Amino acid sequence: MSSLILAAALFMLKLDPLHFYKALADETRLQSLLLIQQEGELCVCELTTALGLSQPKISRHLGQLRACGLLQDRRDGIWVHYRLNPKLPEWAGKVLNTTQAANPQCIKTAQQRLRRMRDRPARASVCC
Amino acid sequence: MSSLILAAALFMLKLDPLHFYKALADETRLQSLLLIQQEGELCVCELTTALGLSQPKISRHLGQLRACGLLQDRRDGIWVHYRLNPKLPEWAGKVLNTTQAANPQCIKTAQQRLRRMRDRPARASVCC
DNA sequence: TTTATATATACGCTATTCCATATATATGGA
DNA sequence: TCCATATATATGGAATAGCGTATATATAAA
Repeated sequence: MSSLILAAALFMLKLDPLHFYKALADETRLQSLLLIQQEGELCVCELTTALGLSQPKISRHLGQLRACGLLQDRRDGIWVHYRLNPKLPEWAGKVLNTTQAANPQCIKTAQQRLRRMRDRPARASVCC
Repeated sequence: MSSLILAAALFMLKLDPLHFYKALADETRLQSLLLIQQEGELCVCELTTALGLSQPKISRHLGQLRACGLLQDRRDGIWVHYRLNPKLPEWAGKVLNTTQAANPQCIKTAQQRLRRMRDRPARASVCC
């Protein structure tokens, strides 16, 4: 039983470096990924506010990131929350971490906007 | 104090993550970078053979990588050798290393072709 | 100088990517 | 049911990127 769960949890996403870097090669997607990585989980409206971009634009790029396996989505009522796919290969997560650690300015403004944002959807239910 | 900042500016390439990942988001460029990273230095004809691509195609992509600061070139007679820019930020080198370590299959075939290649330009002079 | 080899670039075309706008879908509340 | 909010998608056009071919440039040797 626990070995099955362990096996499922350890099953990794097959991720070709080329497609991974194509996913990172767009400002909207790169900032979204770094921001989601830092915040743990964000919904479309939070990213729209944080990055100052239109809702369809954000949604389209998040859809791409989900399609290639980098993100996972979770619907909670009217909100759809995105987080990093837990099956993301270790090397890919390492690349994101390294990038963010050395380039905090990439999402600095977005993080500030996020903190100032009002009426953010509650996310406490995730923990329970 | 300011001299330290100046020194850092002189020895470190300013590299925006977005442009870095755009450079990696092409199969020819990604393989060239990983191969050059592994081999230390390669000339255009070696990359042409190793990757099985046309000379203008290789040359064009190497030119882009040099233009954005990822590669450095060195002419030795009729050959032009490319290597990673020593001023490459640490995080970028780390990303390349992580990628290659976890995905050796990316350049496996190219490395084999390289080892079988005849009449490769001598590179001993570099060391002396 | 002529020839040969290695590399770089220019040109025209194709393919891909990104976007704004409009619209569709999903959910929850009145 | 109707309405409001959040999100997703479809469409057509604009911008970008990549390619093959041909040609230009650089170097070395005959």
